[in-house]
Amino acid sequence: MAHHRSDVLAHAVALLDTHGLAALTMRRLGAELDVQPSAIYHHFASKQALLAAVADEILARGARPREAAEWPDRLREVCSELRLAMLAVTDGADVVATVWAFGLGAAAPVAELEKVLADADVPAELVPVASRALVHYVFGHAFEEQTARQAVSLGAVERSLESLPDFDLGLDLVIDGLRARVSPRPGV
Amino acid sequence: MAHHRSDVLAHAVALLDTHGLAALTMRRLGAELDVQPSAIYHHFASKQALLAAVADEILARGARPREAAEWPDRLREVCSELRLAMLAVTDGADVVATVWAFGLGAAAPVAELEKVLADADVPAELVPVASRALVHYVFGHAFEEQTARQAVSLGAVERSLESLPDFDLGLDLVIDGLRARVSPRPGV
DNA sequence: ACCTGAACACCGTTCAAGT
DNA sequence: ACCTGAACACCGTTCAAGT
Repeated sequence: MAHHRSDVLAHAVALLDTHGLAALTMRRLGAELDVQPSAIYHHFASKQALLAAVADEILARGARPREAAEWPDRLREVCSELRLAMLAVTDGADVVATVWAFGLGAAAPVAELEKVLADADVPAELVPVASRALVHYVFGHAFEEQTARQAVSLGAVERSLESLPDFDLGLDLVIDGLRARVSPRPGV
Repeated sequence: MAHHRSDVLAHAVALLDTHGLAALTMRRLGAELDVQPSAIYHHFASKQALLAAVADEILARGARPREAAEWPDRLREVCSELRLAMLAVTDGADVVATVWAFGLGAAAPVAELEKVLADADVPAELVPVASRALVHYVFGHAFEEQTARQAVSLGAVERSLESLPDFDLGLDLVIDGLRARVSPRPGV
């Protein structure tokens, strides 16, 4: 009785983490809060809005300090934080990527990537393309990794967790493509 | 009366294209075929299996000839075909990306990318990473582009279709990253 | 081989009404 | 401000039984 928006959100993230996205249901969340499903609509306009808040909460929980000075390392920091934040919660990559795709949230990391790219000498017309290429890579890789891990932990698949493609390897691929467009010659 | 699997699949793709993924429902598809929803389970084990078949059909319809001789252009061909195939059907990118994420289908384009990469002199340990980076980029970009286009055509948003990031620009970013690992010096 | 009919166990969302 | 109760309009899936 007398829940706040933050209570509902915290319970939603907990429900997601313990039972997965399929269990994150308005009705089940209501039951978890000892409340009718319709009561949740007093705090969130729709399930999509709830999921957007959950995604932002996942990203906020994964916040880590920025230390690098050079832009390639800063890109690596932001992408790594994004990846680890999503992996830290069951189905986190699914939720964040879905919310982002629908344009409802998860905008903070993309904005940060764009800022790092703009601070470097990346040509202005390349900034949105590059930040999206990075984000799509991180989302896609994290989603696949998380799906594979969870399939293994469920015993559905016994093999091939070792053969997951290395995250940093692919990231460097994109970063090197960028580097070529920032300083064609080293030391300039 | 007496539908074949291919009839059901064709109707499913038609339903998807005309009314979108949300309308692609076992019950609605049954109505379209003048059949009970349960009848569909005689042709497809589950909705996931149906969606996997739909995804493969979308990709098969988008098949185009291969003409390029150099590997970077071959990569561009495969990625472009993949993108256009998904964009050709309403919510096509959503369906293909989802099916791929669940490991149920859409494996053909990735296999083809890996083959092109292996035929080039890309180091073996980079092939899976690179093909995934490419695929994630194509899926992410196509999904965003399609979502934006459909939002515009629905009148939900009036602006900013022009500001979509250019597909080839981002693709070249990844390809250039690859090129640096294949031939460090031009002409070798 | 292909389908019906009926049921099971769910969904998101709305809305008048209560405290 | 926060919630109830009840309804509306749906879902995917199973399964015995029919032709």
